[in-house]
Amino acid sequence: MKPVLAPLSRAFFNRDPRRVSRELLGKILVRQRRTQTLSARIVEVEAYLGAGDPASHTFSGRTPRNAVIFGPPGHAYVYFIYGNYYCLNVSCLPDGVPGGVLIRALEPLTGIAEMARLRGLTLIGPEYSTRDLKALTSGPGRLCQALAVTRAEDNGKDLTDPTSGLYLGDDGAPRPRVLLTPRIGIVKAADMPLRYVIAGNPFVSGPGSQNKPLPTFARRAAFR
DNA sequence: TTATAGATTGCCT
DNA sequence: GGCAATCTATAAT
Repeated sequence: MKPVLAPLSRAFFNRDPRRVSRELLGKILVRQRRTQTLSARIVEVEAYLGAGDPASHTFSGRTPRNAVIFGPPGHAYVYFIYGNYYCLNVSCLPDGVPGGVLIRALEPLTGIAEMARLRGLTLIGPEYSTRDLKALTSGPGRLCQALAVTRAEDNGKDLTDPTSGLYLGDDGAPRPRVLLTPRIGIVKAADMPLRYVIAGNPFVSGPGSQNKPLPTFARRAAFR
């Protein structure tokens, strides 16, 4: 079966996580299920650097859990958090060098009814409100539920391979305007501006106060 | 072997 | 706006 979208290349991910973060905005995450295709546009991500980033899971070295982040670029690092949720990252940089991007929010495109079912919600279609769609994929734990992403099933998957059932593609949408903010939900390095959102997009997570522009000096440091 | 903190969410007041 | 739920990788003992 031919992929609907052109997959992103290995080279795309073989770069600094900050660059990958910025360029991932607007791209499409595709989940191929038995009978249908779930897809959604990436509207919010966070960069996690290796050494030098205390908030990164790789900060204190390689462990069995974070091995994927140390591996080759373009692979899925899925971890379990707070006893309830999974979070999905993409590995960046060459084999042996840590660094990745956490996918934090999506805009649902296709397979919306199935996403709702996976989230345990009932949506009344065929027209969906922005509010309903937000409840599906606005947040790293939510989007993993909506796309049935689990550690057992998806950790280590090659996200440049359309036949893997989970991959990242480009639909040719124009590059969006990008907003930078501090990352969400962390204690260490809480002020580093490494969260990237599509400016003004209604599907990003968090209250509006977390989605305001940073001063230019902070942006210079974060844009690579 | 035991303790602890956590890249979250949803329900409560 | 506050906080409990719930599990596990990793650190500490």
